[in-house]
Amino acid sequence: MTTLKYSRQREAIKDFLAGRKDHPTADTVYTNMRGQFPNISLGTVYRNLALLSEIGEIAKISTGEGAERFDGNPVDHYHFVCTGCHSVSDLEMPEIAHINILAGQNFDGEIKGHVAYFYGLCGDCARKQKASHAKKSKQDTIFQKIR
Amino acid sequence: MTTLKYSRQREAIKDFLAGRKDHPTADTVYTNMRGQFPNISLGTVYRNLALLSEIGEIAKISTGEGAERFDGNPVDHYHFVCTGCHSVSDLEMPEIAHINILAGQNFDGEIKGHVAYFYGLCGDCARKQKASHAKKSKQDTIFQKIR
DNA sequence: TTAATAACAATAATTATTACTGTTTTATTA
DNA sequence: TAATAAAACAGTAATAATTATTGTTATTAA
Repeated sequence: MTTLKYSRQREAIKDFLAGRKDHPTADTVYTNMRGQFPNISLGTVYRNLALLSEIGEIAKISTGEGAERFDGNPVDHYHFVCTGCHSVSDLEMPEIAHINILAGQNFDGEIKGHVAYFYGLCGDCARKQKASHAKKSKQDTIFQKIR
Repeated sequence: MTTLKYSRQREAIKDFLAGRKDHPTADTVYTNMRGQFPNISLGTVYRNLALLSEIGEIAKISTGEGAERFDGNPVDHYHFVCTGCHSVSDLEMPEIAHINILAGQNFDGEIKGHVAYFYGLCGDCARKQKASHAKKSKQDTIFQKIR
């Protein structure tokens, strides 16, 4: 059993995340922290991100591609991952907690919750793809991918 | 544009995964493959796992804890991750594709799909916890966690 | 059967993350 | 307010997972 002591670095990391809408990686947090704390260590960033998410003051986001990301908003909500630019954004959508019940229907253990990531193209990437579609459609039929 | 050539190693990896109900990591696949191919390289395993999941013959599972896992069954379905023993198992549950619609309601881009991981305690871990609950409940009240 | 190249084994390199060590900060108490 | 204990730190080393490189072998098409 251990006690938590205040640290300026930890507070700064929490504040930094609270002020961001994207969902930065540990490395991005580190780079930005160096403005306020030129000597901050990457290990300090990792340690505090782990600690803050353990105590539920931030949330860890594992998209399955690239490094872990962190969200200053610890309240449960869903995320969208763009397969084009790899950005991660929040989704405003109704709770779908009922899917835990569905999941538990034919299951032996105890379902306590779920995480879900929606994927597709973000607004910007969707528009870019449409714009370039006309040009490329001919090429696509000639050089079709085999795999 | 590149063409796919047959390889015994790739077939063996695919067959191995098809015969498993758990969802092995690259390293587990590697260890098992060495029975058939004593000189197989870990790089070969990684390359073929990536290739097979790109062409949709297997599925990659990113639980967010530990290494990537692979599923010989590429048909969309949901997974359960036990927070006790970290095992990953399949869930038999109805499709919940409608949540893509919900997710797209207030969203600018195009939602193409989702992945979801349910978590909690598997049957074995749930029973173990119940069994040890009586003994530990007193201790828990004395040594309560602060963080 | 040869020629082109995908796939291989072996290994080096990279990326993301965690652990260690000696020093500094914070919080408690004399 | 000064002394003490321990959490947190910076700096750095180490680890785990994965990807890239290189020279060789296997597969496929001509």
